[in-house]
Amino acid sequence: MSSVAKNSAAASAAAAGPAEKPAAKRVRRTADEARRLILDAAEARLAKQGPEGLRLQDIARDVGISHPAILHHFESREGLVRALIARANTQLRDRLLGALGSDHPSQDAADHIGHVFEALSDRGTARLLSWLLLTGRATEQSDAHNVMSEIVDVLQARREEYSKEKGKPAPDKEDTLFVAMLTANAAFGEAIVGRQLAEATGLDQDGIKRFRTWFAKLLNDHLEDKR
Amino acid sequence: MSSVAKNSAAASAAAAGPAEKPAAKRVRRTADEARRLILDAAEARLAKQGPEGLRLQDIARDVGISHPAILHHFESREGLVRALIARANTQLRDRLLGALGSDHPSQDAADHIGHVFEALSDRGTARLLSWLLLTGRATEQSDAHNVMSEIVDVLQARREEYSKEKGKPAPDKEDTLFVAMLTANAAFGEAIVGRQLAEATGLDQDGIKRFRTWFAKLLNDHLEDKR
DNA sequence: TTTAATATTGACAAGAATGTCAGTACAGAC
DNA sequence: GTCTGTACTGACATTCTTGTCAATATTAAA
Repeated sequence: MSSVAKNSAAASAAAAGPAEKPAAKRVRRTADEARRLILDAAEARLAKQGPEGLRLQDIARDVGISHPAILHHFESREGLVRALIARANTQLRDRLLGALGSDHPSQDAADHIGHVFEALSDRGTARLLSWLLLTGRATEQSDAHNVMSEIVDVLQARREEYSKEKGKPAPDKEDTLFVAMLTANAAFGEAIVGRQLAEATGLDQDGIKRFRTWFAKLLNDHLEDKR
Repeated sequence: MSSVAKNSAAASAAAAGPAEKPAAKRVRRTADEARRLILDAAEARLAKQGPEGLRLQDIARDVGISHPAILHHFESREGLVRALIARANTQLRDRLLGALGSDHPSQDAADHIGHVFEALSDRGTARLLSWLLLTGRATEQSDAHNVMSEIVDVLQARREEYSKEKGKPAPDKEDTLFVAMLTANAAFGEAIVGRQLAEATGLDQDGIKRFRTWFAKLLNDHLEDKR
């Protein structure tokens, strides 16, 4: 990781110094690549150390560049944060809708719930989003709005299709919304307090898995009943 | 509760100068009172503006004192944060265990869940605790550990008592743990993403209430089944 | 009233963080 | 090879924030 630059020698060395510093060639990336690396590093720091760990100097060191380079690509620290939000939002959206998509036509709630929890755990996405929600930065972001609505729509369509097959009455849309909402709340909650609660109650990794299965079954039973 | 100071007493002016600064009488509180006011202000800022809003100068201004006064009472900013954590922890514990206590011998999950959600919403307790969990400050605090265990124990005792009355088999303890865990996760999640999700799906205040009722019923059905 | 304790303050110190700027070095176009 | 655009850097400026300190004011005890 420690790709130190240290290019003080410069021209002065000329042909003199034995092997001071081979004038470490300055690395030059494409703008997109640089932005990606910076966002990755910022994300990692955020996931590990929380909001206070998001300092330009630190991120720059992680990437192996100077901190003005970050300013160059994102204008300001706020710009970086906004870019972080935007990327997390679209990534989350893609994963969630992808999981519900035609590739996995599973009717089983357990699968869906597993995907939701994993998508939010991955790379600390939930922690990142939680932080920005706590700081009140998400109000401007209307992206999040659509995601939830889209998902509820997809789920509702599934349920209606399914109940038609079975010749049962169509499920209430609000019920579907509540199922999605509970799942979202629980997943976010687990991302934040999960580890603590697990430790507090002596639940190991396997126990957490059992909890998720238990939760999925709870919802499944509910869905079957309602259908 | 807005015990604003603002004591521009003119007394000192006597008959002297053209009322430069009437030497605003300095307010002196007891140490406990001062600590309480400071913690209240800090809590309010944290709930409203998130972690970044926790600056000594701002808190001091809210209380109507100078920022060194805060340092005097809490040693350092970290000391203030720790005091905040400790108070939130004990308050939460008291409210939760109080709600489950003998005063309200309700067997109805709806009541309990309502209490949990309210206790965490109140004064932004969940947001406060979430923030400190995100910043990794809670690892040292073993208080939280006990709370969850205590609650699970109380709940389990209730269920066993209840099932004995009905002559049913005793419930699995892990099931009780999972119920408590889901409730905690959901409550924390709602405290953070609840507002956003509600807006995104066009759910008004009343809708949120319906959601909680729906959730309580879901758990109630489960508990009845298991019992 | 005098005294002791301490809550409180203004001024200052030290450090950290973001942001600016002029210049440098690398890549592709010509 | 030369030129041009721009990713990148080091040094500096600025602002903000916590923390220190000596001094002051207020309350309660003596």
